[in-house]
Amino acid sequence: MADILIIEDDTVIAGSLSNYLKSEGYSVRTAPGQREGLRLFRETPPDCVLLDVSLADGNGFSVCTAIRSSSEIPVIFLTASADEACTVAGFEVGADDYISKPFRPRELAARIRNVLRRRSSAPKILRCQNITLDPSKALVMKNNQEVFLSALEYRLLLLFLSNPGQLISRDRIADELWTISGEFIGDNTLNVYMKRLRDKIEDDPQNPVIIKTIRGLGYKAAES
Amino acid sequence: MADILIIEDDTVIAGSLSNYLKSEGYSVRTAPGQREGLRLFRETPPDCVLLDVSLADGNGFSVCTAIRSSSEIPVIFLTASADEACTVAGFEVGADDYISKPFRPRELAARIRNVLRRRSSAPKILRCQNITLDPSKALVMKNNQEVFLSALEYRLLLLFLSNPGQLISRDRIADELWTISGEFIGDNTLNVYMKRLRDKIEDDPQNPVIIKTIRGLGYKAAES
DNA sequence: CAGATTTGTAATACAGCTGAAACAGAATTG
DNA sequence: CAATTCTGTTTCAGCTGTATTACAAATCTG
Repeated sequence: MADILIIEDDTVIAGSLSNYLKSEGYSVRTAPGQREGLRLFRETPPDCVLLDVSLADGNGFSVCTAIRSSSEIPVIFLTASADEACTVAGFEVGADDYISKPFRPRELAARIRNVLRRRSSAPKILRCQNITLDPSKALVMKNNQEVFLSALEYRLLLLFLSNPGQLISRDRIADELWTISGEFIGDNTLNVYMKRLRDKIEDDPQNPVIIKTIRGLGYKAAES
Repeated sequence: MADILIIEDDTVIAGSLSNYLKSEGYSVRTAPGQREGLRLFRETPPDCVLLDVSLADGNGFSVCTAIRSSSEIPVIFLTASADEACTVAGFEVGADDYISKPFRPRELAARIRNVLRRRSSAPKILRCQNITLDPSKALVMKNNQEVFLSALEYRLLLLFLSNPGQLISRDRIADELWTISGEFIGDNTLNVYMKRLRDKIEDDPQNPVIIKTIRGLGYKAAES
């Protein structure tokens, strides 16, 4: 999941923050001061920075300015007091949000999700041989040429490409595709759909490469 | 300067807020409840909404959800207490920020500047084929000729143009357009609206190009 | 309040998807 | 190698999902 950089000189706070965020599934790095913080930032830009206003080797505003000079990565200020001047100054140097100690963990998590949501739009595209499937667009391409699948054919292909190299039993397929409506279907129906799908995505449907039959066990999509 | 809509049922607070923000150079409108607030919002979308959590005719969260269904205009929640549950719930429905009473004026102003800065970086006009939609003006043009859409048609188009190339399921559309009031609508109603919209924006409504049907999955707007 | 517009529902039409039947072929079994 | 089981292939009737039209109720506007 997202990578968060904490720049905070109080090691107790940094540690507890780090633990909490790791428990939420984030990967976390910490730095005790601006020098180290900026070094880590440049080494591998994180997805979000939590920045203490008062650092031992300088204040957080200059760090934020430095980050903003090269990046739009979200910065959330941490401060000991709800001091208004700090808040304003923080926003002036381009902070994305501001939260004062002591932190309410769920609020912090919510604010992090919030700033990350604004930036995140990473489309994951499934690939297998010369086939690609973009779930967010329901778009299937074969050799960069769009392939038009029916809804069931699409869901069938999606099931396989989501589990590359995995054996998938006929029962499992039937469940995933048809249990939606609770109904059960004839036994050969699945064969028919396999053929329909293969006719559209395989170069040689008689000798399938993308989805192979494992007789007696099920089917298996090729890896990558 | 920027236009701010305050939705707040306490007229004293609304009045003082309004005065202060006007003195800062903003143009301000106020609404005492969600119904009037959403009407003003749709009438002329503001640049930012200040939204009281507890309104006489319902809570602010549903208003925020309603706003988010058709717009990315920043929403800042106002609350009497620094209650954490409120804060989290506010962010969950897509709030941009959160501030508790009593307000420190400069902080409020800074937060408003902050959310405005985030959005103003992109003067966004949505385009798709020969259609353009300017959210800030609620203006839709086809071949540089204004097209007059009803509120629902507009929100429907906005939903699609905000997600070009993306598959949008019928369920999602129903949620985004009609869950505002929690009511559920008949199944064909959406079909009817798709037709009405297509009749107004497509050159050949029978063979739609802007918004295509993906049978069994949903609809999809063309990219760019 | 009258007229116009918008909104939701019902009725109908229809393309093409869906599921099953029937048959063919291939792999496995004894 | 025959019998059996599993999978592939073709075909087609019926149905589902979407489009279309028409209309009543609700809402807006002057």
